[in-house]
Amino acid sequence: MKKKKKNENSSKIFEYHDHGACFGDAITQIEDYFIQKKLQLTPLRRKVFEILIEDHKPLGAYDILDKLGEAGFSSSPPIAYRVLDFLIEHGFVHKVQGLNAFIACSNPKHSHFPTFVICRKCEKVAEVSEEKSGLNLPSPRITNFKIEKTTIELTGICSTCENAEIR
Amino acid sequence: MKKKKKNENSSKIFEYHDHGACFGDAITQIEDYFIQKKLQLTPLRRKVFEILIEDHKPLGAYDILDKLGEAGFSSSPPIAYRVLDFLIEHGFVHKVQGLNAFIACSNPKHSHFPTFVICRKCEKVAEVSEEKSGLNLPSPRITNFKIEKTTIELTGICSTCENAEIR
DNA sequence: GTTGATGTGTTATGTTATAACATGTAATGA
DNA sequence: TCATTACATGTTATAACATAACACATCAAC
Repeated sequence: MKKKKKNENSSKIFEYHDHGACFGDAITQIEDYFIQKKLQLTPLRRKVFEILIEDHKPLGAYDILDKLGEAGFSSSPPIAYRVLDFLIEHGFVHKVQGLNAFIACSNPKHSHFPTFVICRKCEKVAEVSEEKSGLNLPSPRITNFKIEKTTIELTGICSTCENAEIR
Repeated sequence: MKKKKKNENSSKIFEYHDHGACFGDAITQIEDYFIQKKLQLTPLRRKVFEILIEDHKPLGAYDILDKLGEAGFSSSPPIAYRVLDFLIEHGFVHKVQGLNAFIACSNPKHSHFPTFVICRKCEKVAEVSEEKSGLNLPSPRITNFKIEKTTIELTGICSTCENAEIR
């Protein structure tokens, strides 16, 4: 998981974490959650989540379907979409609208209103939890409206790519 | 279809404006902008913008294509997408990602980083400029990243619909 | 009058997502 | 025990959204 680190002079939001630990934690978290909520963490659901958490970057539904196929599961579209919807509903997966892609949640315990920061060049995506993004919700100025879901995506260029860029 | 009604005691962000004036202002604004930037406000571009500003709600690309067809323009997909891209680039149209739809900008002079508030029930969409949304950008906490574009969409239920809802 | 920039037209195809219906399995309880 | 229900998955077909690639026209500039 995200280890709070002393701030360096480098790109904080894209910095690396201990992915082995992240993977294990995530599996444990989802198992616990499913038990607690009496939900079925079926082989298919588990596999979809593992696919997403494995390299921890956004994948299209059809990419996921391909990987499901390779793993011996059915790979017709509804299979993926149904499971993704289910995992999204329970906060373990987010959809990145700007990429029509899906990504494992970095911290299902906390990030109900995550912000995604997307580099248009290297296509890295960072999930920033609401406490850290400075984009706090709900806004005091939006009244008479109950926010149920947010899509907050910041697209641009990370400093690494910007330094490399000519154009 | 959805019939727009006079505002009652409801939701501030969805409140009505003088749409006749809005329409005229918008056309004037786009004309001025195009002259100033030496761009061509061709019949096709003007028509697409008029279609969008006419009822001022999000329309899918294929809805726009249908209306173009009715108006005697070509209605093959690239026609719409090209013009929409162009208008988006110049800030007169936004894409609402959550609906795969396009909407005329409420205020091209100011809203470079707009927030959209979307009622999932009545499907009304309000554009809130960054000054008013409380979601000010760029965040002081996101460093080493240059934000070029934002997608901020708040989906939920407006008070009018909530009051009417059972479930 | 050729060149290059721009705008539109057209065909074909690619990509993303859902509807509708069928099957399997396990728990519930009459 | 057997119907009922709830849930998960499988399958076919199609809908909805978007772009690639190429053709043609106009017009200003050289």
